[in-house]
Amino acid sequence: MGYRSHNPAADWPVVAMSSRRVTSYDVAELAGVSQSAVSRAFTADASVSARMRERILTAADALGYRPNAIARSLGKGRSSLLGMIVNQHTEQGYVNALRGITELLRGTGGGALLQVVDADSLADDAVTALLDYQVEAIVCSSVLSLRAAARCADAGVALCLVNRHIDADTVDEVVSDNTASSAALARELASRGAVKTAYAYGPLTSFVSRLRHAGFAAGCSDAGLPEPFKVHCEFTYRGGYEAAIELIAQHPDLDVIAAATDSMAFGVMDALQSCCNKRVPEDIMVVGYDDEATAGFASYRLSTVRQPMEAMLAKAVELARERIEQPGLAKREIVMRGELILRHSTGHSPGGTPGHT
Amino acid sequence: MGYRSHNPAADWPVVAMSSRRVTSYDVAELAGVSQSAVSRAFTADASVSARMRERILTAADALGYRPNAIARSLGKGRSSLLGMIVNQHTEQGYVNALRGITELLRGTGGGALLQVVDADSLADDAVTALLDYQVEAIVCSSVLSLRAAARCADAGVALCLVNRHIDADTVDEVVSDNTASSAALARELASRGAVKTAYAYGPLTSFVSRLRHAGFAAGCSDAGLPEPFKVHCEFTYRGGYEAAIELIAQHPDLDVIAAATDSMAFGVMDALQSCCNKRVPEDIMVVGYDDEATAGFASYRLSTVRQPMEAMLAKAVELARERIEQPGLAKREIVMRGELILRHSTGHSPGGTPGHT
DNA sequence: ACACTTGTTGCATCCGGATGCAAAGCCTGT
DNA sequence: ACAGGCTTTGCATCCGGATGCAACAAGTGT
Repeated sequence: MGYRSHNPAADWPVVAMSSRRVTSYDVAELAGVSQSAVSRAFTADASVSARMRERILTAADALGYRPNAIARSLGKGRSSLLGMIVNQHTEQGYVNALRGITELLRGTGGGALLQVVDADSLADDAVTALLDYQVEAIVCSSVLSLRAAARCADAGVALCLVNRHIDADTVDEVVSDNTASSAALARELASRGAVKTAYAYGPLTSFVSRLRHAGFAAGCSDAGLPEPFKVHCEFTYRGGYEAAIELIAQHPDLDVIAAATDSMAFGVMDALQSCCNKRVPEDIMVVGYDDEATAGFASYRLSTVRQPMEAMLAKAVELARERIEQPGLAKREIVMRGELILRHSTGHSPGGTPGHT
Repeated sequence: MGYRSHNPAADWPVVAMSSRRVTSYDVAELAGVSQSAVSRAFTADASVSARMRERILTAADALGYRPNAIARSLGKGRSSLLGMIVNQHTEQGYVNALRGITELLRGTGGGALLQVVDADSLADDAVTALLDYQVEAIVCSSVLSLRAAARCADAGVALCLVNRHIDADTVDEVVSDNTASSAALARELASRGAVKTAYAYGPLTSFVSRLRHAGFAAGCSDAGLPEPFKVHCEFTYRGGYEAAIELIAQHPDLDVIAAATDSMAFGVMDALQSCCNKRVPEDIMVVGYDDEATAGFASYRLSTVRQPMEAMLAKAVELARERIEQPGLAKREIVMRGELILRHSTGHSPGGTPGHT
């Protein structure tokens, strides 16, 4: 029967081995109070006198007691667990951002139940797994079916998407200002003299690609430039590499290739240099989106847009929490301002040791 | 009181809104059986006839019932939750590997509770948070105190480190063969004519750096090369960049700079090219370790070592599970074979489109 | 000093399944 | 048809805290 050994003394040689977990009853006994008092001592704003709480806490850590979060969840009917669904091929920035989130949750005695799914296959199974654990909310950066969203709503579980979209009014969304930032990039390029531009769009189905492309096109139009040529390709280095070759073959005199993500932009830059005999930024400029770590490396110095990932995730958690309190809330779509990072790939001055900004 | 609304009809306008979660009792009633039967129908190898199970399952999904994993955990005394502690600045490969793990756990009705901690600050708080949720095991790729390890052991929670080390015999460890692979790199470099080598070691305290450096030095010695010069620096692009400048200033005629991680190696390469006027690989060769995505990009084509991350994590989970069954097990230190990836930075032929291998 | 409000504490019960045990059902052999 | 053995099912209870309610203590006003 697992860790609770059959024969009390047989298979664990020496040492007092606490054998049974310490429960609130043990603490209650030691402190000479009732179990409910112990429970209250560990609950934030419960009705306990300071004296009693102190006495209990003393007894508790004499025994090394910590409340069992599972039991607590059962009793409360809520788990203080946050479900998190992330895409396999998500940017590195995501993981860094998760540090902030898990720390935040840890502070409030909660945790994050993680599900990593492969690039945009439906995350429905992940949702099911999370609902089984009675998570209070789900933050998701993957594509989801309407059915899955409905199941969350039914279960009273708040759902918030990050950089994704779904036509369901029970689901909040947080996105970076993909459109505005991309437009700003386009205008910046125009101000540097660009005229003929092309856009390496990701897969047709990608939500962020659509926004970013639309923004870029709008920016071009603002600046009086012709509409950018568009090419679809995979969301990868490889995709960018091949897209660049194709684009240059068709339009040898392009001034700019913009890519929907940094990874694609790296592929574009490398293809331009090693296959197309073009120098960046002298012959052609390149921009990306995401500001991955590699974008700051001296070999690329890629101009791009940095999304406030940590703030976006924190906002998602906040929205989810609000929705837990008020399930009737109307859908909210929060747009968070990104930051243009202008580097050498658009002819901006290097400034300082690379790898920093 | 949260989602279970006070007044049954007031604040939720239309729709049947299941209001109360469906429990095994509801299913039992509909199917005309006892609650225990329902419980058994949802337990893998329980004593239920096929007919009854089917009848129950039918009733269950008529109601949209799914067992409450929290309640189940409480009853069983085990949560089927895996704790996972990862470092903030971990390689991207890690996240990809997590996909496999979360999928695996999902299959067995479990989940992964995630804690992301900042680079190697003690992960003790994370351990506490995980223990509160009665995780069955913890897989950790961060530094841990002996006290934390002891607390896991006391709680009967299996602990397994990945690419880290701790002097505790209740803790299993999985590492890639850092030493052997680094030695192989050194020999490969020697066979390419290298003689004067240098090693960019990470922080003094880093476990993997120690192994990798030791292996590299051993490889040099095997091949009859002098001992590599050693320099300490941060575990970052920046660290590698500065280390390279320093090394070249002191030893302008180096044949090789090896770095403990790919990120550092990227910094090294860029510094060599943009500050030291050295060509890679003609004037000097560079190797890294980890095979991050960027290593395959045309601008770097870095020779490196690929760790079988997914397999390592899977192994860690396996070890942990074994230890759950037999808490008395002796410490195990599993070394998993890595793969040398030889690219242009050591003068190997490019071959194929970049960004692939 | 007394009626009353506010603040503490314990008791009993609940959360939603899991499970030991005994009762009941079924099959086999004779 | 009946004893013996195995399987299926239900009952009661447990897991470890949370919480409504009543009892009780302390503090207030007159």
